Amino acid sequence: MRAEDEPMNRSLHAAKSAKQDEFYTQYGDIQKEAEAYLEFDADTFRDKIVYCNCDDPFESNFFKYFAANFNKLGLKKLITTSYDGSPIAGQMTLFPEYDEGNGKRQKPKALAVILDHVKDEDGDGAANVTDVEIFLKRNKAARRSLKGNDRYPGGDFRSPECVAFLKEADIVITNPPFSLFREYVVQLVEHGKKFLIIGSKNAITYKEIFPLVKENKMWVGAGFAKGNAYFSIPAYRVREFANGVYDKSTGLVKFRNVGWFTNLDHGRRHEELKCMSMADNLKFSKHKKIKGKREYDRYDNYDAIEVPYTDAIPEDYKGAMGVPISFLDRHNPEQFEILGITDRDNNSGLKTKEYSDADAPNYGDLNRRGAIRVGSKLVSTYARLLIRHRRPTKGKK
DNA sequence: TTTCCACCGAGGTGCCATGG
DNA sequence: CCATGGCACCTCGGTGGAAA
Repeated sequence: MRAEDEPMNRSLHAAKSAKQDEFYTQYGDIQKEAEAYLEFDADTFRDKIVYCNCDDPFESNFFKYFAANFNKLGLKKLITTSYDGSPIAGQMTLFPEYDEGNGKRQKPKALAVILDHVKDEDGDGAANVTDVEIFLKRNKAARRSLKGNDRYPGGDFRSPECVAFLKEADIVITNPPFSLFREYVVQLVEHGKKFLIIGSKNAITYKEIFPLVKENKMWVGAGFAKGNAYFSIPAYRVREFANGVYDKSTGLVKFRNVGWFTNLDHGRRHEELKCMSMADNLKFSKHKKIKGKREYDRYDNYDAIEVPYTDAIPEDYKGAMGVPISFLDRHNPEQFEILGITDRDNNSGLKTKEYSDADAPNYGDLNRRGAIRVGSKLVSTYARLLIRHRRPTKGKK
């Protein structure tokens, strides 16, 4: 392969095949997300059994956050399960049986850690993480090794032991392996659980995931700051990343289009999204793709207009509009209805035609997505959500 | 006041693995 | 063999502060 032919997504495929799904969520990101729900409902976690699986309690900030805030949140129980055998690299000393006493630690076995209370163990007047540490040292019953079965190793979310924990839980909170995201969500939905998990924003387009979003059974959370997510990786996992993705000084890997998915309610999804009128958009839009045009593009194969930026959504259009999937970051279900997606999903009733090779050589791509006529050519857009105002202000069309 | 440039926000893909 | 699914990333345009 010539250098200039090097596909831009080389590293993407490399990551896919390597299946290195080991990225640790930062404490501050977990805290910030949890607080978005508490702000909306201070009792979001009260009397609840919170289960953090697919996790590593030796490193996990999920465990640290919910253990440290156990009483403040009013938790009933905190369960954490870990996979078998990742080397210990961090500073946690909560599990003394793995501490060899000389600063080195043994390789841990898959483990469940169960906390049903956090109280002042050392008599210093406060109940905090130090007390959790003491409690775990004193109570071996709070830790249970996980054996798995013939099919799944100990700690795997599909193993019988972990499914039993899942059944007991009220809310599942974690950063699951992205490569198993579909399967993971299907399991949560099957068991009817509340959840708060991290995933790729592209998951919105997955055929298992999109129907949940459309039916308002799952939505995006409060999100990471500035649309970027930074996860840490253990030193032994450091590898080649694209330029600017990995920061050696902080040990953080930067991702775009990663977000929280949840079925817990929060305030932002009840905020009105400010829209402009169709005329204003055309007049003032800062967006090159729209500026200078007399009208919004209309898809050649969907009964909808193309709105390439969330900012450019008109308030006075009554029909279906195609918007980027990042629209969900600002979606208010009382304001908008999600009708479908232009990604091989043909259930919206808005698709008006199927192309054949007689129409264009790239008819497969055109049929997959919304197509726009540019001069004599048909061009496909990226996956668009097809939405409609529940109460358009004027109602043209 | 104009130019520059570093940073940041957010919309976007061609290709390969898979399975009927 | 060909139709289909989906990718823990990339690229580029916009912006705002610094420099001149």
